[in-house]
Amino acid sequence: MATTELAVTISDAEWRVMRIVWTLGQADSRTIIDLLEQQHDWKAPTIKTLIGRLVKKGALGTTKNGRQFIYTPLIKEQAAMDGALLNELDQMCAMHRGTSLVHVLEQTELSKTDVQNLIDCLTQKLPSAPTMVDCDCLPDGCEGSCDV
Amino acid sequence: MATTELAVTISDAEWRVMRIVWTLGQADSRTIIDLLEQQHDWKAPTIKTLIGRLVKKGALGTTKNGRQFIYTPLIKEQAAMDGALLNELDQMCAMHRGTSLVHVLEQTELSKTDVQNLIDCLTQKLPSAPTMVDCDCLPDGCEGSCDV
DNA sequence: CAATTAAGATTACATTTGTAAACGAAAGGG
DNA sequence: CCCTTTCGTTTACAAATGTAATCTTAATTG
Repeated sequence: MATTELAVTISDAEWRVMRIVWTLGQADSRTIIDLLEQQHDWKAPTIKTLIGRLVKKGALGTTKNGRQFIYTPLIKEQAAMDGALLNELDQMCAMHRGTSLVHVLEQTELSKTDVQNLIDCLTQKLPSAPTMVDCDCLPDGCEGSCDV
Repeated sequence: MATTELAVTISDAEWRVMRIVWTLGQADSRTIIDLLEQQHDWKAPTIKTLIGRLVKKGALGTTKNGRQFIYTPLIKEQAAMDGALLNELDQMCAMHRGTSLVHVLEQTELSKTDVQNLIDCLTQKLPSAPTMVDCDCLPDGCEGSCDV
């Protein structure tokens, strides 16, 4: 792996904009603004600001189309999702990640295919899974007696 | 459910402090500062600020112990973890959450017990799982042709 | 062609966050 | 009892974020 991916950070509000563009594949500002004004009570200038920031961040690319722009995603939705979740998980105690994932799965609606894929993935991990994952909250490692 | 939980928001840096207190069960500022100065190159005042903010936010409670304080977690670690992950997931396209979770599980070290719990949870969900989960990125719902 | 509209750019401003210095009071050492 | 260390509090300040008004310019319309 040579490419040092700078991993664009997308804020919550910006995420809304990206979802529109990801879903449509591409969109001009009018479309983005119309759709988002429906979903939130954001004013048009707010949405313009978000679009502008996303372009500056390199999350959206632009193609001139007459007087306006067509925006396209420069980062993949799935990659952004994976990255955001892994980032979040990474900052949490390693020992408790598993339990948290159980809770997350319990509360997330998943298709049969997803569930099956998850089971397959886990079944494959099972043999090589360690007996326990240590807490990594303290410089040395804690004694597993974390108060949860 | 009557209690309207305001769901304290913990920032990344604050999360580090909470992990120390969660792991130790309780701690005075000296302990927190010593441990965090080892893990990061934060100055003591920085850590004091974070502690102060967490107390103000209601994430840490204080008990006077002579001239200093003993800090205790007022929110549960597991609940905070679950909440943070679910929040993150919630802002993403419902249709792609499953795939993302597969990726997350693949890249997360899990104990045998965790893996087994996850499999059990999923096995239980399988029968009632819908054939597909629709995209919820557009006001109406997209046509599933999202460009991932 | 003038007036209005719409698109993108510039500016604005409060809040949160990361990061830290400075300060005031209390406690302990000598 | 004074000096120093240590706590907790106050203040500081830049960057990111949420939220939006204003401005400039080009295009549309009568």
